[in-house]
Amino acid sequence: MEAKNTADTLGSGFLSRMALNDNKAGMEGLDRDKINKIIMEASKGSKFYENELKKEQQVNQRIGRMMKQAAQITEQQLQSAQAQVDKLTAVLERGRELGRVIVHVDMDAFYAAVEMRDRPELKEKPMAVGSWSMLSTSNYHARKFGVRAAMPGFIAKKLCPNLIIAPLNFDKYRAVSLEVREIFAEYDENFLAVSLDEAYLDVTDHLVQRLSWPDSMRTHLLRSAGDGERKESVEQPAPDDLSPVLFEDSPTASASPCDAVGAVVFGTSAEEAVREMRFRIEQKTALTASAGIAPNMMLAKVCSDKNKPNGQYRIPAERQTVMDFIQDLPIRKVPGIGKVTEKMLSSLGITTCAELRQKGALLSLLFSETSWHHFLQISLGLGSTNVERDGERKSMSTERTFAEMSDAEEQYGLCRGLCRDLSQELQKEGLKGKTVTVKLKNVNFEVKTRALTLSSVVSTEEEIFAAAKDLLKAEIDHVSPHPLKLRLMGVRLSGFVSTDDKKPLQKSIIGFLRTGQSESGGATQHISLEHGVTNVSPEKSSNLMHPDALCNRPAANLRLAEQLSTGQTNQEVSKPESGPKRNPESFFQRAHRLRLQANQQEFPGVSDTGHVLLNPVRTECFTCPVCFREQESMDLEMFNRHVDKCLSGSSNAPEEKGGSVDAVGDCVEGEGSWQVHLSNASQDVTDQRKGSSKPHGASGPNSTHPQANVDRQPVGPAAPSGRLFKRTEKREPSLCVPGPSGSGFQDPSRRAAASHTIVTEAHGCHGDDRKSTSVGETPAEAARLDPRNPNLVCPVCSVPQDTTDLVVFNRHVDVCLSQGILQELGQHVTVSKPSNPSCTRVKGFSREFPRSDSTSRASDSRGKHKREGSPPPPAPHKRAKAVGSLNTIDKFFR
DNA sequence: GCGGATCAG
DNA sequence: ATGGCTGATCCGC
Repeated sequence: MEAKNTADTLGSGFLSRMALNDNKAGMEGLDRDKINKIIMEASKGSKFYENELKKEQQVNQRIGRMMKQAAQITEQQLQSAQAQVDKLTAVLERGRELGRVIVHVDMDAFYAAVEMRDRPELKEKPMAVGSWSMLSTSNYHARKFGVRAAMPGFIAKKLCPNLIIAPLNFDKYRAVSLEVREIFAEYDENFLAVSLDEAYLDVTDHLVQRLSWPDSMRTHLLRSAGDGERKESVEQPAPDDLSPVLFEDSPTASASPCDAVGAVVFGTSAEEAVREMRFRIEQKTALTASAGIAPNMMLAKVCSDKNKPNGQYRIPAERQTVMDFIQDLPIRKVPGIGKVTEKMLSSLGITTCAELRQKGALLSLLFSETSWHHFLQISLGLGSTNVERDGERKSMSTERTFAEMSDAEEQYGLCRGLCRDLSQELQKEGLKGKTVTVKLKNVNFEVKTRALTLSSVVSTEEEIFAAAKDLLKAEIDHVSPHPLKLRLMGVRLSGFVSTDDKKPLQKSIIGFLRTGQSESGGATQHISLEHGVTNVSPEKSSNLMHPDALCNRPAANLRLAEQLSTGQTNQEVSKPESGPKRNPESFFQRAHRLRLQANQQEFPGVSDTGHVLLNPVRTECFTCPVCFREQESMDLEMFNRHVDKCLSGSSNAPEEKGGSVDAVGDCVEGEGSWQVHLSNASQDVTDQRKGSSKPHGASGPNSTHPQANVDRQPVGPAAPSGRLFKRTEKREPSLCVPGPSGSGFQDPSRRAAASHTIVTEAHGCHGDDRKSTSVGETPAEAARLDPRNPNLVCPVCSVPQDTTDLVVFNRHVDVCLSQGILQELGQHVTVSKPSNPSCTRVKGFSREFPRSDSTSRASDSRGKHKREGSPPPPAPHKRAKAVGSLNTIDKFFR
């Protein structure tokens, strides 16, 4: 295929990755060439720039390979690919969901706006928030000069010598964010906060209720003029210096009748509701927000950008309107498509969504399945309608940049400090993980990561450092006698047990106590799964415990291909609620329903005012399902920790396992429990060799790999064979550095033995390793629940049950539990709204940069409108695009 | 499981 | 004075 390389659209010879990114709002109509020239002059010659250059060349080579591949595609291949694309298109089209009203709200230049609000002298001046080395955001004055987020302050100063750089005040932003979120909650109590200044809401239900509201409930007071003092209450202060960035089309202006007294009445439409929301935000915080209203998250996000700042845009829920909107939309505007993906697609002649659609067949031949599926969905204007946070966290890390550091001892010291920090944060969340990763960036900005997976979970400073130190040592040894010249070091822990065998129970308890929704498998299944199914690995059994499995859902990763082959449509799988009921109402569902009903009774005014009150200070009261003691004034994390303790038995019997302690200590200290780690000697050599900045070889093995169709569907001729040739593995199990004691195990068999010791020990704790892992119940608990034990004792009423039939027994427990729950309901009605957005966690060293804020519903289980068969989490093309943490693509397409 | 890369905020 | 931090995911080994 021809697909001319449309060169770079960013301008002559500029690094596309360095040049000004005018994607952001406020960048229209400025002198790009001049700005780029300044940026280049300030950058040229720097180590950073050299590295960017190198990276860009790698991207270019990648594009080169892709183009070469494209050139070999035959007409026939293209045709059959087109057929495939058409088929999938039809399926996706059938599953198109237009019934939800999704809103994306984005505060305008958030940090900068807050600073301007609080320091009026900054209002009319170009300013940015951040530091000399990095800016977080800038105000609109500064943007005219090309000053933008993620730009170092010293460069910005060259663009705009008068720029004022204000330091970050995270505490303040968090506080403001909280105020805003209180408003969000009134439109969707389960809103999804993606960062301090951004959120998604599903306002469908709100809009229905809103229809029956009297005007009075849609009326909001304008702040009266007067004292400059800003109050938290909705009324008072001055309208004129209200907002640091007061734009003409502020919600007030376009709102319906605005009587002279200072009250504004809003209508019942989606637009009016959102205008009202923005109005209230501005009244409350003196800051403006922009919003997008659309049938799905992807579109809503794009829309919120459309009339920014201080504007909103809606795409009506009609297929044709959506398609019209999408046509000319530059793909770069789509969340998840970054500069690399943009460049790759651009080289195929694709810059708009219409072109993306048009070249679907080609893309299906050039990109991975997940990638082209993702592209196809974008081009159809599809996205997730499920405003829901992803599951639990998968990793935690801390890293720090510093002045060049070459001294090994100093590096070890720093490493330990990082481990200490990380450990503290881990313990705050009660997390333990198995994989320790060290990240190093040398003074040339080259980044390396080295990981080690242990056989048991760790969380303490010493444990983590034991692994990190050796990873670091391996790198130091590698370049010796030269020193490692570092500018950044980081430590990450992943492989949390939470997702494996510890959390499932926790999760079901949380879900149960909170909403009960996704845990629809019910108590019965719960018990039988945990104790009846013995022949599964911990991993499998944990999968079973996953809500997806319990609900009998095809899970989020149902592949489109399967749908294709079964002819199943999204519609069918995505709305289990509307179809025939798969399961009778489970215990959890029932409990949830009852709780909701109780809720209504206790607060009959709720739906009348439409105001869901946030009670951040409410003390929640849970009953531990293990010890049955009521746990008061704890938050959920604490509660979970308590339950964990109870489950592990350590609550009443502090660990005194005798020998096991020694064994564990030994393994961790002496790395005996580590898996044998392969260090890629050859690769490292390649890395080091690049001293002679030869661009070509730098791309490594990739360039030697005819990586043609390896990961694609069997389309091309090369498909089945996979790689054409295979490098002989030169990797040696470099038996790592000795442990701290200097007596590291060198003998693999001994490692294995040690490792095994751990495992059996762990299992041995529970007497029966078949069921020990996923539940971790106390021996007493295990005995009680063991189906082979004729004397089943109800864990609720403690009365022995005269049956060995688990079904019968479970039914009894259900009854007992629901009685308990009903009593609970009488006392603590609102367990279901536990998330307190205020408890943002702060970690690491000095925090100067925007961080995703994982609070709001990190553990907020939310089951409404589950879409079951939606396409898999979309994905980037081969090693190209990817997804942001909190703003991951799959949110848009699940 | 590892390591490099991309993306988001 | 001089180019960040956190988390997630994908791809190819």
